[in-house]
Order: sequence, then structure tokens, then C-alpha cells
Amino acid sequence: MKHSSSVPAFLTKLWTLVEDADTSELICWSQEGNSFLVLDEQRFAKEILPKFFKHNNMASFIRQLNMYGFRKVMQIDTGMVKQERDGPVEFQHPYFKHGQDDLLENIKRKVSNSRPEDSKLRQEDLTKILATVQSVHSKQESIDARLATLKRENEGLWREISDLRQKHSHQQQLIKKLIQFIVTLVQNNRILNLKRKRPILMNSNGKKPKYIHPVYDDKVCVPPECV
Amino acid sequence: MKHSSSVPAFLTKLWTLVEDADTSELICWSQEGNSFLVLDEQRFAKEILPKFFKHNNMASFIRQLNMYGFRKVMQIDTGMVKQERDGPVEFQHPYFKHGQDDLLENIKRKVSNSRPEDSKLRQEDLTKILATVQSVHSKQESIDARLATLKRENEGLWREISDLRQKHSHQQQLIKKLIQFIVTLVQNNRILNLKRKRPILMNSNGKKPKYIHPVYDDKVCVPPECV
DNA sequence: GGTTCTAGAACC
DNA sequence: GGTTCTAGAACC
Repeated sequence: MKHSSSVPAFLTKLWTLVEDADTSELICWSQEGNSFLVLDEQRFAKEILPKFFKHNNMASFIRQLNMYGFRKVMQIDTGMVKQERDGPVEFQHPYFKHGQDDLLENIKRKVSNSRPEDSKLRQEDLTKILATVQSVHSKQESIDARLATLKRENEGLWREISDLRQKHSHQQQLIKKLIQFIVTLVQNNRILNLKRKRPILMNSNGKKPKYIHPVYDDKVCVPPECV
Repeated sequence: MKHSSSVPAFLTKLWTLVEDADTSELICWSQEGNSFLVLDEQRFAKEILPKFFKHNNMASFIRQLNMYGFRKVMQIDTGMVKQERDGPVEFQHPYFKHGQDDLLENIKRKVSNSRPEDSKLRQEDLTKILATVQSVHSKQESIDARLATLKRENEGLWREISDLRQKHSHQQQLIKKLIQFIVTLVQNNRILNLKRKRPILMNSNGKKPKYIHPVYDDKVCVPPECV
């Protein structure tokens, strides 16, 4: 009958109480041995409880039972008129069984759940979540603004590029015309110079002068990577 | 002694119970009349309660008292040894006073707080918050990506503009040189033509030909809004 | 971990 | 709104 020292006092006292034949008229095992009965609540509270605990209140006894996971067994309501004004009170726990005191150590007192901590943690969590949401929200607004700025800048850049390309194209045409004009001019000069033997534009080998060359060189005027 | 119909049955029954001289040995007003005493808890529960309520449990009675805001009055522990094993039970409510039944209507049953709803609402709130956070988060990622794309595009555009401006500048220089060349050419021709009286480049009024005009017209080649 | 007062929750 | 069982919280 020695219980492990890990079994709380309440459980060993309860076990003793239920086992004790001297008090079996007030508290005892049920027929099946898987629950116990308090036969006279009032006498049990006033006569038995103070012998084992620091009080004589049924409420305190029941509070402890619930604290250890005991459940009240509801009395099956037989169709009969309520014969006894106060039926026995019956409590049950899966590890509180007649003849199996080795199971007692499996009964655990419900942790006080560190309720204050728990409550604080939930509050802190909520506070953190709210702070995060607000932070993310303001960040998003800032990014939105930056995005709008970039978008406007981008549009401006596209317009400028379009402009520049157009200008480039116009310049190309102009350069082409200028060169055509020069060619015409030179041809005319050539005709004239046929008599004078004094060429103006052409080199001695008859090719175009060097500084005009880039005009027709696409690699210089319109690099592929920019088209 | 008729109470407003808005006063719950429990309060009128309790008032009657405490007033009734027939039960004054079990329940009565305190000396000061601002609280009531249950002198013998056990007899009160078994003999009086069932006459007024559907039970004979002190616990149920106390639950109702607490539900209506009554508070237990702790017995001042006089230095004496506990004379009576069970002192009287005393309860008090600011609106439950001897001779002032008109105050009863101020006593309100604590609302069941719509606990299931409340619990559900908190859960729903948390779920909503989480959904919002996730939505905002994914949105943020999408915007981040778009921002990066725009930024890259922007850099590309700046490079292209730089290129185009450089090209434009080169073309301008080329055009300038071409025109200088033409001017030189024309001057040479002019000298030659002084003898022939046959101008090639100049119009009859001595101005530059029309199709060259744009070359020096900044409004056409380099619109101010693009510089 | 034990005791007490009060409240939550389910069911009626 | 009433009754019952169980749990929270404070205090010891």
C-alpha cells in the first residue's frame, strides 16, 4: 500500500478514505470498483473531511477532485419518482480503481497552466502581430510611392528616347542629303576640273576623304546594343 | 412589497427569504442591514432552499448570488480560538439592503457575455489578421519584384539615353563639319564662278537653300524639352 | 500543492 | 433566466 512519493497527498488520502472500512457508510468504492461514492454528503463533509484535510467543505473537496481530473458520474434517472431526496455523489477517474493503487501515479494535477504567463503571451503575441502589420503596411505605402515615382521617371525616359531616336533619324537623313549634295557638288567640280586638272575633294587615289567615312559606318552611329 | 416586474425571480425570492421572520434562525439580515447571513448552511440548504428553488444545493445558491454580483463577506478572524466550527455565511450587495427593496431593480444578472460568440469572434479576428498579413506579405513581394524590374529597365533607359545623346552630339559635330566643308566648297566654287557667273549652291537672293535650314534650327533638332 | 471565492460553460 | 459541473484566480 506504499505509494510512490510522486503521488500527491490528496490522492493517497482519498485512496485511504475510500478503502477504509470504518468510513464505508459515508464513502466507498462503487459496485464495479471504477468509481467511488459519497453516500451522505453532509455528514461526510462535517465528520470525515476535517480528519484528512484542512477544511470541512464539500466544495473544496470537489474542487480538488476536478483539479485532479475526476469527473462526477451523473446518476441514471430511473423512471421512478425520486426515491431518495439526495442520491449519492459519485466521482470517477480512469486511473482511480479499486485494487489498482499502482495506477495512482498516473493521475496528474492539472497544471495551473501558468495562466498569467499564458494570458500575457497571447497579449504580447497580438501586440507583436499588430505592430508587424502596421510596419508592413507603412513599408508598403513607401514602396508604392517609390514605385509611382519610378514609373513616372520611366515614362519620361521612354519619351526622351523616342524623341532622341526621332532626332537621330532626322539627323541621319540630313547627313545623307548633305553628303548627296556634296557628291553632286564634287561631281560638278570634277567636270569643271577636268579642264583645270585641280581636284578639290578627292584624294590622289580617288577615294572619299577620311573624315567623312564615319557617316556610313553604322557601327559608329547606331551601335547594335542601342537599337 | 410588490417589486417591479423587471426584478428577476431570484432576487425577489431572496429578499422574501431574508425578510421572513419564520426562517430568521437560518437566514436573516445582518446587524447593519447591508448584508445577509446564513446561520446554518446545512439546514438552510436542505430545509429552506427547496421551498423556494428547484434544488437544495448550497453551491447552486451561491452560484446565483455570484451571478447577481453578491460577494461573500469574509469573517474577521478575531484572535480567539475558532469558537464555532462553522461560522455563518455572509453575503453582500450594494443594492441589497434591509428596508430598501426599491434598490433591487439596480441589481443586474451578469450577462452571459455571449461567450461562444466572443470566443468565435476572437478566433475569427485572429484568422482575419493572419489572412491579411499573408495577403499584404505576398503583395509586398510582388511589388518588390516589380520594383526591381522597373529599376533595371530604368537603368537600361538611362544608358540608352546617354548613348543617344552622345550619338546626337557626334552627328551634330559631323553635320557642322559637313556644312563647313560645303561652305568651303561653295566659296571655292564662288571664286571659280566669279568668272563664269553660274552659282551652284546659292539661291538668287544669296541665302542658304531651304533643305539645309533645319541643321541650324535648334527647335527642330534639339527641342528644349529633351535637353 | 491546498483552500476558497468567483466565473465559464453547457444544459435545461 | 436557473441549475449543475468544472475551471480560473488569488491567497496561503
